[in-house]
Amino acid sequence: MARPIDAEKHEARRLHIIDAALTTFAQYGYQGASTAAICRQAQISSGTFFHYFPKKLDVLLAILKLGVGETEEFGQQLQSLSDPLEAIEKIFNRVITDAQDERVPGFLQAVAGTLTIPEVAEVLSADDRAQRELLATWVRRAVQRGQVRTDISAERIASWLQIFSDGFLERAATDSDFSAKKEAGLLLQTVHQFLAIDHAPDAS
Amino acid sequence: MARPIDAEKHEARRLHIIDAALTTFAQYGYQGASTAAICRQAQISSGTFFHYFPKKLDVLLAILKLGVGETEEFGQQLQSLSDPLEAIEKIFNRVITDAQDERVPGFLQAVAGTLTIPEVAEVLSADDRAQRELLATWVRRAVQRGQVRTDISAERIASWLQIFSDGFLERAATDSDFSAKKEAGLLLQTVHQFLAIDHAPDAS
Amino acid sequence: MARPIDAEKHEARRLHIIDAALTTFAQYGYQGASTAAICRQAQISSGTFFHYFPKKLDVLLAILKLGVGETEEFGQQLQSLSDPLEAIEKIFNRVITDAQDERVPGFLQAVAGTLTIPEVAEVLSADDRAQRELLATWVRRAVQRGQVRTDISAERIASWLQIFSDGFLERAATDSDFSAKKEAGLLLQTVHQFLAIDHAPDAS
Amino acid sequence: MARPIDAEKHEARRLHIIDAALTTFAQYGYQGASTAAICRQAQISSGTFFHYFPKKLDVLLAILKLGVGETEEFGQQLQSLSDPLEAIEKIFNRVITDAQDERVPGFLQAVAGTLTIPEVAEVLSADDRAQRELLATWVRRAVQRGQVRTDISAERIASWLQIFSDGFLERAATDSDFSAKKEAGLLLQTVHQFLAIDHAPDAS
DNA sequence: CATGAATGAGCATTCATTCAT
DNA sequence: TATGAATGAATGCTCATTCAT
Repeated sequence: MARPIDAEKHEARRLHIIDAALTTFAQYGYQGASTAAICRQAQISSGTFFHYFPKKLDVLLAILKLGVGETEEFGQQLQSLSDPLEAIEKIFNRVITDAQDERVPGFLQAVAGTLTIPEVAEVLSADDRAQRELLATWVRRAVQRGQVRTDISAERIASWLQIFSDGFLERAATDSDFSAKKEAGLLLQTVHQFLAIDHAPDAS
Repeated sequence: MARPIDAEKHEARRLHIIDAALTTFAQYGYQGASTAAICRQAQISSGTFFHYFPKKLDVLLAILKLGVGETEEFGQQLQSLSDPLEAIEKIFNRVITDAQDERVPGFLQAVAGTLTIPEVAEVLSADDRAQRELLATWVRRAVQRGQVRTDISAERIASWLQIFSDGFLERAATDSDFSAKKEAGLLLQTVHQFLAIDHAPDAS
Repeated sequence: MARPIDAEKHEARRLHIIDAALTTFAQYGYQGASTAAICRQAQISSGTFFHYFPKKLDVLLAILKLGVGETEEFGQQLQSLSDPLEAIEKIFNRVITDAQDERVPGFLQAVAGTLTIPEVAEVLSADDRAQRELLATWVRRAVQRGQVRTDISAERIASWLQIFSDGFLERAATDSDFSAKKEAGLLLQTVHQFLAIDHAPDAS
Repeated sequence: MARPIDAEKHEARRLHIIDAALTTFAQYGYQGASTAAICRQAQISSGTFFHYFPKKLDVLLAILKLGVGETEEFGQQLQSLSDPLEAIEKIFNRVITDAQDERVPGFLQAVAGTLTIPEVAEVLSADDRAQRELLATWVRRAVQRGQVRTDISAERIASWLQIFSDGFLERAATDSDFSAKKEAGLLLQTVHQFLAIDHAPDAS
């Protein structure tokens, strides 16, 4: 049976459209990107587009879910590590890599404009929670090992690590003079310092 | 002629529309907010709307410029201060206040979706630069007084302070469990720590 | 205030669009008539069309409701009559007039194709019921006067009168050789005969 | 070669699709029934559908022609009868049976919406003429036997018999309270009365 | 012969913007 | 100056039909 090949073809084309959509969204924003523009980018007809994604929103959700999947997979890969601080550093290295990618910042901004759509908000908040939980898991392990501060909860720490990564990504997207590569070291250093044990006990 | 009064009326109505637009943008995003919805919110006719703002984009730009103006004014007010660290703290207190405002997060996300529009990008990057310059100015003064680290340039420090404030605002917008009020102290503490003099000299 | 004039203008234009839609539906059927074709017929822009009728279906419903209203009004006018048989004859004279109208048959066929739309089905079945009730009312009065048969209920008689009128209209629509004018007399005669008292008592 | 078997298979499948189409048209109307819906109903692929019927319209025409064929065959069967009135009664019994069938009313309405299509109009008017001619033939024979009225021509009588049958079918389709079974007797009675000899000679 | 992915013309509908009153 | 009816370009989406496998 040639079914496996067909299914592969289908998936390949699906990913091709997703890729074109990602590019187009990054360039024009979600609403600003017409389905016609995506089709042009993907070199397909409108019929084909809607054959794969019945609604325009569906491509956006597919992209987001792909991201969620990647994050999950990445989280799995980390499980083999023994040193919590190493895991956290790997997580931030991933942030640094993303910040250097051409399309990521543009896409993130495009997505920001769609948070009023319930389905998008749902997926993104789930993703946000998952990322925080991933961080919190490793922070908790680090706490057990006495590697990090204990004056605030692991969950709060995770939240703050998100502040650093989000802020870093946003800066990379906003300020063309900001070099994610050059600032990478300072990001890791800031994270380490935030995690460090010797914090004054008066942080409310 | 009662011109002064007319001008006042005109300005008042203009601000009224801007306010309605801000609310509507925060709720539906820029593209998602139809001019009709803004008119409804402002209780005016479409004719009136376009009398004050020939293009829909013009209201958005007006809002942004208003923000720029406020930032400038705020910067002026700080000039009377003598302690640079106090000025920086005041700047972050403003961030904390913004983060607690209902409409700010929604509007910021709405704006993020419009960065592909050149005019918006221009205004926002100008604003971004102005804010960074404001921070850099006070950091430089703090440097002169020997109050802050000198291993990295004042400009880089300013950039990083923006990372903290942007990340903080974004977290407040994204995570409904995140309390800007409760985390305020930690923000100031993190800023102080980042500014502190005793940093390892190996930050590239 | 020029308001009354405005309202009049509005209503006039509304009717103008309804008229154009009726013509277009009669010619191409409901689904076959594009909104563009209706706009062309009405000499208006698509924007104007949707300003008056948010959905294409709304014009169709408006036409149908207009018909219902006319039927009601017609029923009111009959109330002044004293002779039930005269009223019934007037009702059938109206059928005969409709059957001779150019657009009625075409529109009726167009409508037939839309009965799968719940809203249309609802309006039409309400209209059908109203017409039957109108007939039944007069038949009942005729029964009280001993003018018509009593072997079957007034309601059944009304149903059968509808069979005659529907069949007559359909024939006029279907067969171009059928002259509603020439057959008018035979319709009234058939109706009278159906109503006549001397019917065999074995009609189940 | 197994050609005969293949041809049979082909015809069987053709009829299977026709049946599915009839069901789907009756449910959604002609335009409302997508070819995809017909394929689903018939459990075939779109490719197969268009292999048998190059155009969607072709299935509709096939159904109609099938109906015409059945009518012709039915007409042939009647030829063996000797009593014209019996033949006419058989014709109306067929109408009564149709009126009780689930799908007939729905399909008739579906068809009504397609009369603007020339090819459909042609087939249907041919069918209509054939049915009238069938009736007229038997009426003429009845006239020769002195069984029916002669004040109006056999052709006019046939037309009126169509009015009764069409009206009856339409009522069955329109009014869910109308029982074709219960009203069957009254239909035959009405027909007989219409055919009866003792009509006033003034019917123009 | 059977399949279903691909196509693209066509359609209903939205919405920023204009302009007569 | 304020209004809101009118405009029409632009868009998301449907669906009959084709054709390579």
